[in-house]
Amino acid sequence: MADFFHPDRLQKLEDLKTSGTDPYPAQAGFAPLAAAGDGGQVAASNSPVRELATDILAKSEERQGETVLIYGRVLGRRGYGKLAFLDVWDQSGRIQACLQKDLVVPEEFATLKQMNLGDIVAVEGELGKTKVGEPTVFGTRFRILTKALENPPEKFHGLADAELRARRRYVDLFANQEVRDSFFRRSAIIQAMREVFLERAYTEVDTPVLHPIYGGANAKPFSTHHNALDMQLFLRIAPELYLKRLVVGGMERVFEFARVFRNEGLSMRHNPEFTMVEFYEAYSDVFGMMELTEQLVVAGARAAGCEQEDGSLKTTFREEEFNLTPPFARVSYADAFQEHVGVAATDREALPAKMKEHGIEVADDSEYAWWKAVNDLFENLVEPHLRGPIFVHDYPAAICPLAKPLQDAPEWAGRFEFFLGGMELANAFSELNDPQLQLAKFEEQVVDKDPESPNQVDLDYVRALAYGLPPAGGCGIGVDRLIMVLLGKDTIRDVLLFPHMRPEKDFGAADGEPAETCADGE
RNA sequence: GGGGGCAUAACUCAGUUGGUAGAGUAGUUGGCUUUUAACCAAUUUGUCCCAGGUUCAAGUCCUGGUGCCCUCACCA
Repeated sequence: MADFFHPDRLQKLEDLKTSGTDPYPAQAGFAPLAAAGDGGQVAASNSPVRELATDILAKSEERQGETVLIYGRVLGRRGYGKLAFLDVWDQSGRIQACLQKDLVVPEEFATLKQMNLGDIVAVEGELGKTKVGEPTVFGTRFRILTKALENPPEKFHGLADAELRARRRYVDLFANQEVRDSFFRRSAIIQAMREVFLERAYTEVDTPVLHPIYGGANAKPFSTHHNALDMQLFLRIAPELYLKRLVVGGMERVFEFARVFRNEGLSMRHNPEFTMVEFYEAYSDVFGMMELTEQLVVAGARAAGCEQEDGSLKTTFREEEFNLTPPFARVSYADAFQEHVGVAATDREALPAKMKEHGIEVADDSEYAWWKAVNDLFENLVEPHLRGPIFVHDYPAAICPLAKPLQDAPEWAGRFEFFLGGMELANAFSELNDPQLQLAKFEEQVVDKDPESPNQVDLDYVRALAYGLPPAGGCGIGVDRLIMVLLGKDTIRDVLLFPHMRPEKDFGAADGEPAETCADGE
């Protein structure tokens, strides 16, 4: 690792030090110039405040001649010996700086020689225009704020390798403004959704990530161990059961942007940790959740910039255009099933033939197994047609252990799934609040020994229901997938800052050496 | 887990029927006071993913491995 850093850059670092310049100064600004013989003194109070590139450019016409201060990373340089143009990039974008030998403080101009592309600099100077009319900061002060020891990517093609882009996201972010923008938009989408909740008097909460019993979804969990209590714990696969406990407690409207963890494969739409927003509202139901989900998607779409000139909301995802202008379509599970399978979902005479046709087997003679097979048909034959945005409502009760059966048709339960872009984006229930029925359903799940089913009955949750959960609607939205569609990103990796990857050799965690050496400590 | 593809300089990529490693960018040196993928001249940099094998000779062919991408399966 001796040659880890680039020797050329190390040399310049040394040159800076020997010339008395700190390559990593603690403060970013410019110190006032010492009173020199020629009287070029600048008082600290006259020093301008740092501004973002795009803010300066937005008003560059009116502000000609003003002194401005910019900070940023130099990603382009065109030098002329006694003159250099720099492309200075900050969070907002690019602005050009021009350093002329006869304008810049001489010892500061000299440090330009120690600057490489990728270094982070400060330029203070007068805002003006070049001969071709580009707004430019004509520097009088110049300072390297951080000496970079790694080369930035090739300036025209940038960082193209998908693996490197994800592994070194920090490079991807500064080298590619589009990438940076899409993550700012991700944040804006989430903020817009949060505001929808807050306007409706929802409370944002945080519930445990470490669960002694995993539940609220069907998925394989990550397992860990708590030393002091000597107990097994699981990273949550869903926050659902804790959020509903809060509703029992009288927090009638709660939401959580919850990182959840599922120990399953990776794909273009799966990451082992991802973000769900779950929300619960007392005295609402699955149709109330439908309305709110629609509002959330619309708010997210606006924040993502999907709004067209005619006021409609559109996005293009995987080369397919989706119209997100409300209201979204709604169809019942039974109707959709009938339409695309050609047989009623309740037709126990005709369905076995259909199942056989598609290689679907009923695992055993339980109700759950039967309806699971029916639902496999639905997934294979119906879901591909659900381009969305569309709500499918009223699901078979047997496959919905947390949803309340319909009063006049108990084979069906108050549940919807929301489809968009060929993906399941949301799942909502009229929450099951009958403690006895809930207990029975939990016990069935535990008996079936499915590794994805809860490991044991969450009796405390049943007890919470026994205290009384008001009628309520609840919903979970896959935030990352929604953002994929809204931003038109094909893979979940493009909307996750640090998607899961195998550790890089020599860089990642324990390369064959287990870090399990701190059992007593910490 | 199955199938297909890719892996060459810090970055983007060439590399012929197997013949001893290339370009552009970045870096270095010099020139240049209005460029913007600046330009001109010179110049440095390689575990050709790893380990075997075939061969007089392997970046190239073969086998195995690793990583990544695509795709299918899995993922209510």
